[in-house]
Amino acid sequence: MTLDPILEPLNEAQRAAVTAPLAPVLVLAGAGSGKTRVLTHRIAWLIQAEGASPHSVLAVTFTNKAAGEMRTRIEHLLGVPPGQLWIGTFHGIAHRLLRRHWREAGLSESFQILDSEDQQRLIKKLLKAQQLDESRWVPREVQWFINSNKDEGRRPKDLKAGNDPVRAQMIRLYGLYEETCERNGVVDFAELLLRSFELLRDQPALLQHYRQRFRHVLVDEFQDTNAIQYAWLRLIAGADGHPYVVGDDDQSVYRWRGARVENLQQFQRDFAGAKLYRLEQNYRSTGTILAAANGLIANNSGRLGKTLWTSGERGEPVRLYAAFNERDEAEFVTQRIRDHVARGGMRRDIAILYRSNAQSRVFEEAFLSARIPYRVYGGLRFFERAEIKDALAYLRLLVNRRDDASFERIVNLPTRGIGAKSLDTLREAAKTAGGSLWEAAGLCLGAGLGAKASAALQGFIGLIERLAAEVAGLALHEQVDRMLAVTGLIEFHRREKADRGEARVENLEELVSAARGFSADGANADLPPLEAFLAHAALESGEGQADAWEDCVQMMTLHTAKGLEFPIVFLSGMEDGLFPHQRSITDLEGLEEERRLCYVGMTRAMKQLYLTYAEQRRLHGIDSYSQPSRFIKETPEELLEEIRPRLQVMRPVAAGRFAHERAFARPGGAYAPSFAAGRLRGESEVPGFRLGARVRHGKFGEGVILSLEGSGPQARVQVNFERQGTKWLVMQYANLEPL
DNA sequence: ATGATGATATTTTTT
DNA sequence: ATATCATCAT
Repeated sequence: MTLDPILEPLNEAQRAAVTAPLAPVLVLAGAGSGKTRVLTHRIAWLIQAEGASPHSVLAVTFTNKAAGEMRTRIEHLLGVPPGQLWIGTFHGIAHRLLRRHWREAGLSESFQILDSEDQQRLIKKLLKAQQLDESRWVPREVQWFINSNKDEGRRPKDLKAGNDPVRAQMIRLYGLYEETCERNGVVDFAELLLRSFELLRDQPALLQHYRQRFRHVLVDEFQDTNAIQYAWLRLIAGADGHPYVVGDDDQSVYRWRGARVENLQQFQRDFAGAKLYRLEQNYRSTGTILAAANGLIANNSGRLGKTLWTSGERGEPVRLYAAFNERDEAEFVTQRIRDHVARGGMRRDIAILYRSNAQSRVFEEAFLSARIPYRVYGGLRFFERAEIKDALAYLRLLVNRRDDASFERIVNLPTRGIGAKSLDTLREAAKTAGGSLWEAAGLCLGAGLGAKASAALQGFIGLIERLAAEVAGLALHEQVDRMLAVTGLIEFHRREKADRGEARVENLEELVSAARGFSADGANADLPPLEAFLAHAALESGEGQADAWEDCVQMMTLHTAKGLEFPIVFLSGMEDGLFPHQRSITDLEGLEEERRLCYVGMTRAMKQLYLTYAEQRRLHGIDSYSQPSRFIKETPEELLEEIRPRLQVMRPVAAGRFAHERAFARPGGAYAPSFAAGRLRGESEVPGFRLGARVRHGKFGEGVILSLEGSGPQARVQVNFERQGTKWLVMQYANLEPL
């Protein structure tokens, strides 16, 4: 057997990493250095050169997309589908283990998976039942408390409140939440991981079995692992195992959701003799783009260290555009897209990247009026749509009557006269009986409920029972189809307001198609089709839904862009406060993560990279000025080329060659807008005070007016004071003196 | 049960 | 500016 197809396409560093001896291995793979290639070729090499059985390989990723891509590429390399090879997401693999060993894991056989929305609903219910004020006990925060503790491997019993009553309450809620999940037979995402960790930890025989089986464990995007994922890896690999992990500390951008870059260093400590390989040759970007990215990321501290290089050409300079405002910014991008398309370029080669989703709107408006097709990534996915989740709730109730969350979701949808007070009675009965709502419903039928409510509830129970009977034995898609018809969901949405309702009916029909096309993959193969489908719906939110492959400009957040590449990239909104984001600017860790995000953004570009910012931006309805992003200043100047606005209205304020230099040159961070304030729309009419005007305040000293809101004495001004920073003041009380 | 009203927040996202 | 959400009135 020849190894040529496996080793021949690799460069030296890649080949070294792929053929590394069977010891713990850490591959530091820079952006565009062939990370996935190394991972897939390593697996092929293990099988073909080391004689490893596919049965002994476990490859873990973070997203379904990455897992799918890896599977395809391995198939391609080996020429056969490696059936017994386990490739999946952390959650997918954990789920697979829990399904196999539900009894040992202390779960019910038909346990269902809660997505984060389900989880939040459940928490809200819990808070209400506890009669806690939602403004004091914010569901989101409770959810965060529970999830981050699970992510760190902590159960309620592991937590100490100390003298903190708030914390004590949180711990109590965490415990109550766990009990509720237990009763309802549901498991949230974090629970999948923690539970499967505990399963292996507490069942030595099982652990032994899987350790022996999975001699080769590989992890993708290792810098994104959280504590429990890493603990799980250590457990399954064993102290003297040889896990193979690939990651890039410079692309760690998920600290805020529990990822621990430190795991990279920790890995080297925990696995003695771990070999480190660096992949630094980049096959994606021009030399200039790489130099810009390298220059930027060099500002971070505590890096493992890595410098990307290319044998390709230097390419064009990084272009910088200083827009007047966000509409001008969008106009500029629009014009560049037009030029590109006019020269025969494809729209799909262009990506607009931004820090936060709200920024897409202005671009969308501009593209709409310029008739440029675009596609916005992110937002609601198929299985997250309300009407789909309603339908799934019915299906889940068929599978597991104890699923209270699903019960509550659809008991009165379409409306069948089971209102809030009937539900209260049910909840009360369920609580005293210590059972599910479904059981309580049976008890309440005669006693506790009025005749009318009883009849309605009887109708619902009958509906579910009839449906269950009717649907048993049907093909999956027919089950879904019958459910939609019998429950009246389709009819319900047909009668909605035309536009909304129509889309929902279409989505429900799409759900039937999804069911028709569904075949359980390895992980779910042993489950009944409906249960496999439900697990699939929960774990795969449905990104890969077939979309018309029209030639579109691609729009997405920087986070979403990670792992992708585009010939032309626009990094928009390069302003301090927006990017880096205001909320990350204060602490070093946060700022460095933003910088990595910028690094990720820059390294998405293959040929051309544009940085754009707006001097004035309307955000949340108010206009404000901001400084150009510090990341612009951190990019080596000789790589940048500023594009002058079409209208030469810039007033030379300082001698700087670039607009942003001018801005930085001003003391106190304040600067005068370099254009006539009168040109601006929406300027407030406060006599004597204009945007950019200098003012003096009795207490705060001198500053520059950044924005004006309203008029008359109630008007408010935002002033950037040289000593005190930016403040909002009410004209009536501020006693500002124009200078 | 549906729609109007007002309060509130508003970084990033996968599973 | 705008979206979401709870509350209240119809």
